[in-house]
Amino acid sequence: MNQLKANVTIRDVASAAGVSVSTVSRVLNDRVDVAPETAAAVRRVIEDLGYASSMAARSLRSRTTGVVGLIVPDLWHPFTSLVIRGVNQVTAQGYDLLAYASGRRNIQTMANWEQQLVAQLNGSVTDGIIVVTPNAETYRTSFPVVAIDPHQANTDFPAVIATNHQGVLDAMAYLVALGHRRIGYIGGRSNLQSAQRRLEGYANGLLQAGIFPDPSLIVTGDYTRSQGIACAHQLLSLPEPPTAIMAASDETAFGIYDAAFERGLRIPDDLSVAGFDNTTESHSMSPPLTTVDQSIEAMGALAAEIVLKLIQGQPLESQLYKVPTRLVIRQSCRLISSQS
Amino acid sequence: MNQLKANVTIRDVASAAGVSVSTVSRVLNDRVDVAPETAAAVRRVIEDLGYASSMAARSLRSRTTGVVGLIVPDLWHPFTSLVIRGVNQVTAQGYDLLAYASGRRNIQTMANWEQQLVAQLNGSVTDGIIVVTPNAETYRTSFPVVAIDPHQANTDFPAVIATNHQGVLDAMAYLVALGHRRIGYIGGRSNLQSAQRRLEGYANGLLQAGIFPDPSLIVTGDYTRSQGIACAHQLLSLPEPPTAIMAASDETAFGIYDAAFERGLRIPDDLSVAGFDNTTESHSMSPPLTTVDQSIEAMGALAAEIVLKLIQGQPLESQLYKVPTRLVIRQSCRLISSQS
DNA sequence: GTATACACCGAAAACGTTACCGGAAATGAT
DNA sequence: ATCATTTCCGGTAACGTTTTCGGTGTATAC
Repeated sequence: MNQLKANVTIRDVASAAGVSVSTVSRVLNDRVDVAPETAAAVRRVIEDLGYASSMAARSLRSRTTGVVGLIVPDLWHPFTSLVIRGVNQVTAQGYDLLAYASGRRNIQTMANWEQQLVAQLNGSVTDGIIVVTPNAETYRTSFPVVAIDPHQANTDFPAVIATNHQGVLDAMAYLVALGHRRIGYIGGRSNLQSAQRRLEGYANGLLQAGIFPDPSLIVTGDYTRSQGIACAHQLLSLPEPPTAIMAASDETAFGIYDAAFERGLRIPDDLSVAGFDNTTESHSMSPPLTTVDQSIEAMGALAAEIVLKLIQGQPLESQLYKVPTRLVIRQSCRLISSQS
Repeated sequence: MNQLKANVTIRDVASAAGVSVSTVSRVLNDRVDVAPETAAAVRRVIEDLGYASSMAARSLRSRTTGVVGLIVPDLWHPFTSLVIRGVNQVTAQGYDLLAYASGRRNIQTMANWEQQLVAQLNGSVTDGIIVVTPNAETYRTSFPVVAIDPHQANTDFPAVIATNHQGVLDAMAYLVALGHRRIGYIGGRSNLQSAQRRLEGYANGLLQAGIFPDPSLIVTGDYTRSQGIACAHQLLSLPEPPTAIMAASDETAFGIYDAAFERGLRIPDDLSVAGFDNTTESHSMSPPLTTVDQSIEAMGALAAEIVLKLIQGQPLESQLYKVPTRLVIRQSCRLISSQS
């Protein structure tokens, strides 16, 4: 019996149960005005036929799906995983979660592919959408959309970001307090808003310690481990190499670990390293990485709360939500003698 | 201009362009029988209005979406992430990927919630579905469905599994070759097919070495780190504790690390540990974990290939695809003197 | 000049569901 | 016994697309 027939529609259920499609629909939506025994009979038929209503048709007609969409650049990146985890904690109560990554080249290459995807899911599959790290130009929509860590600051929909500037500032204060004076920096792609803010945090951290930033100590990576290796080598090849390196992401910091290993440098004895993200891997590295926790999970959860509010038509207090960062001190930074 | 209006339908585009909806539809689907200048005009209007066709309506009518669905128990588990990664490699060429996790309690508690979800996505949102670790009872469907690591063996749709038995067998042979005789085992939930197979691999590995399994050395966890800790403590509290522990998952093995640390035991000096999964974390542990690689990524990719074949109506060679495991030897196991 | 082919386009019918309206029993009040 | 009210249910029109069919007009062939 429990068999999934090719295409069993509400009409099949209706005729099998000897009622009209309207009645079946009423049963499906738990309406009140249907006799208990009729409802039970219909439910039995539904069970027998293995019927499940077509999401497409339902949403086409009633414009509500009970699904929250998540548009991500890729589905396997650690950042994405953490966001999903946070979002899921909130949406788990009554909403389904649907993560969407486009693989289509023609979409990927468009400037505003997120807009395309939003429009695609909009109203047809989801009730609201969370976009992760959108780099789209500003556009407005009446559809519930929330951004996490947008590349540009001035989006037309609410956004959740971390206090990138303050986070790096904290880490820099810590390194300075340990006695470091020559501190290198490996940044992210400079077209990202977050990368920009972190760089400012680095520069301001130095300035607050009375150190003027040395341009040769600042290199630009792209948040990846492989670029981290290359950039670290560049810094460590300097005539006067840094005693500490601030990395704009954990992945980059891992690259620094690799480069240090290749050069026979020990962390933290010969080189101090600080990261940014507090990924799960960061605390199982050896030595465990001192890093800035931006609680991506909390950002995801917050974004989910916002989008649910939007869906339910509740007003928002703000357009920009900041999630505080937190310096997690582990064993990758060393106190150095102040013999500069 | 680039503004996303509330609800702009194909009809709006048609009237704005001065053509019929049919023509707009033709342009959208790149049909040939439309005059070039008409097509250009329509396209311009589409761009101006920021129109995007409703996925629901489209799939409702044409029953093809260009989307592959992935139904997972949760979206943040490392296993899931790896599967997604593998799937994405294949689907990236021309298909969108949509990962779906249900948060709804009423669905979660049903025995066959996967069936519900399959039916829900079926024909309305996706062209084919990959189900990860389904524990559903067997049911058949004419819709393209592929399972990864199903809990039961006899599913009615094609399945991709790892050679769980052989994998543990290899690891056991390695441990035995290192001189271990008292080898503990921490398994997974026994209602999982994979857990069952791994346990058999453990037992057979011992038997092949002429060792009769000691029931007190076999405990059952649930693949989680926390249970791993508890089970490890149980094993290590034995009057004659094992010199090595085979864990049925990497997460469990991490738990053994934790328990060993709490007891002041050093790995591998005082205790050898082997895992199963080869998660990304496993090689950044200290010491790096010797584990069985089941290349979850490859399983995901294979499942994706199968589902694409199914979608395109190609015949399948088999109903059961096995992905070989591979023992990854790192530094968590030690040669012991054979003074047993 | 008529017939035939072709290129292009519009009208209308689906797809599966829900919302709305109205009607038939059944129940209660007088 | 009649009327009003409630309870339940069926018919029908949407929702926004794609698809099928057929109908113009124009070019080509005789």
